[in-house]
Amino acid sequence: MSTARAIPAKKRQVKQNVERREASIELLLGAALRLFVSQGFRATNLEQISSAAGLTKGAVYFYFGSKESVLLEVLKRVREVVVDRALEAVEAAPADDPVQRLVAYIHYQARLGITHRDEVLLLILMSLEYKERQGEVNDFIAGLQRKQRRLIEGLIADGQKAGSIRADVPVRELAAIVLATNDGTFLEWFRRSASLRGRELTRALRVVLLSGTALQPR
Amino acid sequence: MSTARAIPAKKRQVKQNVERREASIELLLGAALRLFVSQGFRATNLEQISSAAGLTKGAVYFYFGSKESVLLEVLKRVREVVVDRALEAVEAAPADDPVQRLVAYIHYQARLGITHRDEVLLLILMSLEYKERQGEVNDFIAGLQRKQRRLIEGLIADGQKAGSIRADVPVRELAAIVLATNDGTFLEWFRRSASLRGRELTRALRVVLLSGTALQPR
Amino acid sequence: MSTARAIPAKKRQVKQNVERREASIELLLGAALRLFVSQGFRATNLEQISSAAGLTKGAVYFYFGSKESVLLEVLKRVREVVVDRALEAVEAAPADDPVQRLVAYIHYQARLGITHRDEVLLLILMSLEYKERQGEVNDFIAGLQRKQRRLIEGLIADGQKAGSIRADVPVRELAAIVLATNDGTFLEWFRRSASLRGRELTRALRVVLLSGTALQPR
Amino acid sequence: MSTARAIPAKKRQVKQNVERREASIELLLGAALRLFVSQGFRATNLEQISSAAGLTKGAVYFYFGSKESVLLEVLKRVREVVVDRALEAVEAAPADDPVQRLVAYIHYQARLGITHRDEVLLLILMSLEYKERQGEVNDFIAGLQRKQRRLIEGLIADGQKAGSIRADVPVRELAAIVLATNDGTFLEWFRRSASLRGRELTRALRVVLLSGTALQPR
DNA sequence: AATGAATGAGCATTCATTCAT
DNA sequence: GATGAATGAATGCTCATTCAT
Repeated sequence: MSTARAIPAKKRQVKQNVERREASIELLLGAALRLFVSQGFRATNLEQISSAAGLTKGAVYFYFGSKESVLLEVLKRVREVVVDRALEAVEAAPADDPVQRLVAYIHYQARLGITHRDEVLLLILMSLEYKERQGEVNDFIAGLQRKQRRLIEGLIADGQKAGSIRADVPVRELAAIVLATNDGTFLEWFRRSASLRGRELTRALRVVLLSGTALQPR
Repeated sequence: MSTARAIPAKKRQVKQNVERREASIELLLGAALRLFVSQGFRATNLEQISSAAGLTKGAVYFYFGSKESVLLEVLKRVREVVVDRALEAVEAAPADDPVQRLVAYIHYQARLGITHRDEVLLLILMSLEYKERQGEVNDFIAGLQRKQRRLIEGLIADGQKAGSIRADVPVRELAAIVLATNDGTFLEWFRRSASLRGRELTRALRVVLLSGTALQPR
Repeated sequence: MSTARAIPAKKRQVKQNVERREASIELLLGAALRLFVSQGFRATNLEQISSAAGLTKGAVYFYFGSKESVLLEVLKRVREVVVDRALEAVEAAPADDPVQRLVAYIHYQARLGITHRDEVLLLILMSLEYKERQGEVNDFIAGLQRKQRRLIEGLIADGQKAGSIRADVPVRELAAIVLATNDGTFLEWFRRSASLRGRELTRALRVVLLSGTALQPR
Repeated sequence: MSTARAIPAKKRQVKQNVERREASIELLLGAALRLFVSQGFRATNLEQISSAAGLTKGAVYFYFGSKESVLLEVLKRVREVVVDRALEAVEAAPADDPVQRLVAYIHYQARLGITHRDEVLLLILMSLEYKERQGEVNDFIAGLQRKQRRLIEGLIADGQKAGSIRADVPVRELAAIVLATNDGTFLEWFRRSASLRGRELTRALRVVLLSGTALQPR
């Protein structure tokens, strides 16, 4: 207690509490992510989430206050990985080559599908399950999708101006097809995970999208 | 039906009952289709379905026996329109021109999206919501999707052999992308119905898919 | 079925349903009244109410839709007995003799305390338990109390004008004392039912109130 | 305590702890009193109490051990002010004039209603909310009320013997009316605090009670 | 002296399902 | 052909209480 090596009791406790807190939150959010993706939000109950994390329902309420807040919290982490970093990946590509940037986006998504499958899927699935209901979750998802949409629409508009992306289709709809193809491919993979090879699938996706949008296919 | 002469009271009664029966079933299935699409299966309760049809919950049990059977019955009607007729549409195109046949498929889907939006969406949405859960519904959906998949895979294999569809991507994955793009586009349209123009969107879909798959884009 | 004596099956069923419905509602509201009075609203759960009525929780929801609605429904019946009929009792007394009318009111309340103890108490107790919370229940209770207050204030104002009720105390506060004494007496009786004799108590109440308010005590 | 000279560090610490302890207890009991009165015991949770005192739920358990003990502790303070001092106030009046003593009681209560509104109300409200439930709290409240009752019954019996208080009503019931009127008036004031003037109300109470009980009204 | 994490029992409410008529 | 009454299991949420620190 009086030695310099020892951490004062209070400090140690605080440290332990912080760690414990973070560990519990991590476990709960991880379990929630997995369960929401595989069963859907409504079909997942708090008992499943908490027991998968080795805790009880009460713990979920201690940390999050409601089932919906759990989803919101999971979605916040998803945003970081799925939306924010995708933007960074695009920014890293040459600013004057829209097709390169589109390729960067598609690449990032493909990699993400392998490293963060559940995160990508959650966003897509919740945007469908939460459609009609309004509230914070819906707003949050809508915000994310707007961001994604703007990114792609910007790329395509630039490419059309530069003459490297087909201009016989309006920006908005072309962007919608790109996003839809991405999401659709993830869902297809999700629905029949066993029978599709990830590597081949993402290659097919890339090839089709580029041939379908860029003027000189690569 | 066409005679003006009297039908015996009993017969008339029976006839009326049959008609009434069919009308009630029609109303219930129609309401169920609409509600399942807009809210999801779990989020829709029997009270909503039956009251939307001007009946009571009991009637649903009288006709269908369970909530899941209602879904199954709706799906059976959906199959007819979405899968069986798509096959016919493809058959109507020249057997020796796979690209033509693919175009026929894409066209049919696009038209369907406008005339039978809910039917198309139901199939996609239920395939996601009912994943994981097994049983009759899941089997039925899996069957439908297998049929669709085989149709497209057949077309693509033929086209690759004939040299009119790109062969640098395996059949299975290329077909998956085609289906995924289709479904993804419907979902995207569903999510943001207001901001996308159906006509432009389906044109964009067709153009991208053809440029992305066929060797000589049309 | 074809005889005139027999009630057609449908009619009979309807009749039976109506009876069954009314009987169940009666049982549930009766149980609720008793329990709310003896334990309070919050401290009473739906399991207690429904099982006291020989039914299950679900039945409560079938008929009322929420716990609060049960209370509201009970209160509506209470209003009839405690407020509406009290008004009638007062109206039955000579219009030109306010003291007589006040006596009629006090008498009616005293009788009510014996024949409808729980109804009287419910109103008083809920007005306390529901105080801070706002909503339909609170509004309803406030409405009842306003009606009671106006009745007594009217009597007293008339009496003061006629010179038969003391005028050295403002109407509003004198009326408040009359009502408060009434309610307070019921509560006192409720708290220590064993040790007070109803007959003597109500006599004491009448005597004190009259001597305390009227100029020439009777 | 009164010396300006240094207190040893340890002692000072102890002193500070004692003060802090007492301050925390004071804050908690004060918050509890306010909340129990305005919302009721059941409707108040420990989170509300502790956070209103700037502490956490754990602190409540540290000091009191249970929610019920908090109430008990609050009630003990209430007894002092509401019962013990009322007795002293009565004792201060001439022993040979029961009406004077009754007046002293009523006066004390009226003053109390203004200076210690919540304390007075708590006792009344808890005696209603805790009815039926048995245990320490109930016993404690019953004891307090017995004491009050005996005080008033004694006064009235003396007055009846001395001929200054009406004898046409039995002691027990007359005392009950006096107490009931007192409590009822507080509750009425509590229910509609906005619309009653405290000064006028207590005057009305005094006047009515005296005219209603004493033989020669003052 | 007090906190933060966590529990577990209790509760209002929802909803698919049953059944007599 | 269809209804209305009623059930029972499931579920999100609240909250008093425990405990290590």
